[in-house]
Amino acid sequence: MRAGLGIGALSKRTGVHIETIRYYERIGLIPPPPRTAGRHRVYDEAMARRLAFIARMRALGFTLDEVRTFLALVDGGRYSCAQVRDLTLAHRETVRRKIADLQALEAALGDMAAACHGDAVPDCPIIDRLGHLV
Amino acid sequence: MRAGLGIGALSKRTGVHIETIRYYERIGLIPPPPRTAGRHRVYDEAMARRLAFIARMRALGFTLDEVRTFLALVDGGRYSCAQVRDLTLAHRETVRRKIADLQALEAALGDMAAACHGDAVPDCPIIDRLGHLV
DNA sequence: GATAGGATCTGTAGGAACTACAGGTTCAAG
DNA sequence: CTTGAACCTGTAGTTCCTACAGATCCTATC
Repeated sequence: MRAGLGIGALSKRTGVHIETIRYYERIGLIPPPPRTAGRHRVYDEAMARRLAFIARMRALGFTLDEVRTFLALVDGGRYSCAQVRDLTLAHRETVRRKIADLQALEAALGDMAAACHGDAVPDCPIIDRLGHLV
Repeated sequence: MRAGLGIGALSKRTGVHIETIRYYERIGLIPPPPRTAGRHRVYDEAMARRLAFIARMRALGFTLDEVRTFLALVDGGRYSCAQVRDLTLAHRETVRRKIADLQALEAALGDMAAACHGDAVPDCPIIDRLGHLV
């Protein structure tokens, strides 16, 4: 494995399991990479970054279909400029809502940790902060 | 269905599918509610809020096991004060990382939308911003 | 070159987290 | 009472991984 990364190295670099990488290739989320004569996959740094991006987006709660739309933005050639603008603004709203929720959660956790300096466990306000209804 | 919510109403209130609510009950994430004589589930407002919280945490990328630990904080009586403190601080770090990633994504999307005012679709920097390796 | 052990292959099966459906019962409005 | 919507239980299917088996490839060491 000379001039690139094998799948195991890629897995370590990105935190994505080997089987998951192969799954992503199978469902078309990442392109099939070049192979050695022995059929081993060879990945480059750009692919490592792409995969790290995918992993992050998943950890942030975006579905694979949502990740696909983000990747389509990156890959280009698919949307007009107006569509890109609409798409990014819509996604941005989703992102802002997630940020707001996480900030509420962080504040609640911080409050709770700060209140926890004696023997009495304080009430945890996270449902008050994040259990509001639609 | 008089003095509470049926499962359909709860589903509408929280955005969680009926089958998902029943699934959550089956796996012990939410307690079984009281029933009518006809076996219909009856939920109260506290349960609606709990479920909305769960839905939000899932949308933010937390696994059900992570949600369980949060709920254990809420339900109390399970951890000492020191454990609560350790747990909330550890969770808070996770939350902060998610916030940072989302803020990077939001900024990238905002930049892209702002750059998209002509015919030429700009390059999308989201992988540059979120594809950094571990 | 031979060997050994780790890395990787393909394909299949299973787990987690839902999601849908079927056949039946309950509920509430007219 | 009737009707149609809401709900029940149980089973099966989908999505997104995750694990495993049997085989091949790769690389380091002798």
